[in-house]
Amino acid sequence: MGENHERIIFHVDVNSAYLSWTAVKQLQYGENDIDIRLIPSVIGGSEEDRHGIILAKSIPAKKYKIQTGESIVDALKKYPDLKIYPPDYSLYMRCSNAMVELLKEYTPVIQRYSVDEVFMDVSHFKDKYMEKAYEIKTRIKEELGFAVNIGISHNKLLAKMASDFKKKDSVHTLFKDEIKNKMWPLPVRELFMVGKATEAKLHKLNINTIEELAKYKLEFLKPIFKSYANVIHNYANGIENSVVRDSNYINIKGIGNSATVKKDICDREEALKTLLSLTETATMRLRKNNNMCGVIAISIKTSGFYRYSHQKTLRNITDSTEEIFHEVTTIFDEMWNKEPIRQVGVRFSNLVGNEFYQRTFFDDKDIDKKRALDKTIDSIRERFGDESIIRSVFINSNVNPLSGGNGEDDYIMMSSIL
DNA sequence: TCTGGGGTCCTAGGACCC
DNA sequence: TCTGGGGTCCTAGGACCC
Repeated sequence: MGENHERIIFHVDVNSAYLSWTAVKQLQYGENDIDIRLIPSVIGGSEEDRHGIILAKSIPAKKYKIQTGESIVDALKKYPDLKIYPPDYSLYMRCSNAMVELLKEYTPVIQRYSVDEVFMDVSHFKDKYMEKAYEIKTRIKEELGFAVNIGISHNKLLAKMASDFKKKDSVHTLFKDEIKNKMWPLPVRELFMVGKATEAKLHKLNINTIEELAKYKLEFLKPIFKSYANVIHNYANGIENSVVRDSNYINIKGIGNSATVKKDICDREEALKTLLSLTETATMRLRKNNNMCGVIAISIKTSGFYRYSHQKTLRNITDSTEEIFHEVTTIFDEMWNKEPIRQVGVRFSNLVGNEFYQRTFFDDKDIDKKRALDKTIDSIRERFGDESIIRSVFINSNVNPLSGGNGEDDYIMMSSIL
């Protein structure tokens, strides 16, 4: 660990990713004669489906204080002529993949942190890191058509903070000796892991900048922030030493699906249909991942935006759609307070590999049958499309038989931890 | 037509065991 | 008939990230 300070880490961050990628496609296919990156524009969900939030904004839109995550209605109040375009997730995945392929030419040590963020350990660049960074940035722009920021430092945290600096389409460094000038003057909210709630608590202590947090006595933070005190205090001082993890070897901790419904759900049957469709896609992903789960959780968001959740630890791990849905039904019946439902979700956790199970229970007739059925259905859907086999309850029903991402070409993402 | 969806981790409190 | 303490597992909720 002693030579950690000699690492060179890049954090590559696509500028306004969704918006840039949509812009590139529009220009390529002549769908739009203007470049939406140059006008006040956003990528936003469909208001009709109650997904009406801003997912990405152009730099001109930012000038009108339009923020990611706010409702489209609110954004339009700030700038009524705002142009709104729908997201195209499969396009985004292809753009992300193309970028990663390009980056792999420079190092195999790559961690996909999200669809538009990548960490690279490029210690082997030695003192040539600057020219390499410019080369990468230029190539992405010329070959793929979009702009990125590259943050450079000796650890992931500082590299990430650097790529976040104001100037876009740029290479930024943030080495230890630059912390004081480049990072400490920033509002404390800009520090990675300081969100809304933590910011409010820090303000109460009269901590407003990252520098003030860095210099605050750790002992005084501990009673308020518990173990979190160490994390944010270290981060404020630029201390962080996690390795760039090859995304292929990160094991996922949970798999889930949730969906906001077009109209509030008020009856049990409809809620269960929605839960079944979410369960179908999530269990398919579970099996595709060769996992079984030990815990099943359901979450509900009411029309009044109140959220609650219940979970259950299973006696036996499983990956069977039928078994899991049976538990889902039980949990739902135990928890639902009859309030209209805006969003429901299922999540499976305590994942374990299925190799052991396959060996041990191969001769249990009942389990064997269920697993064989799931396997057959999965492979039919794989070959003939997801809609080729659907459950009869969905016929003549307006509930989508398979909702949520079905894991096609998905990749592992670890948000909120480096 | 106001507020998406997919993750991870931490904490507090209760149950249960020794 | 007074009333310990530690460990582990489980649950619900909250905080953070993109």
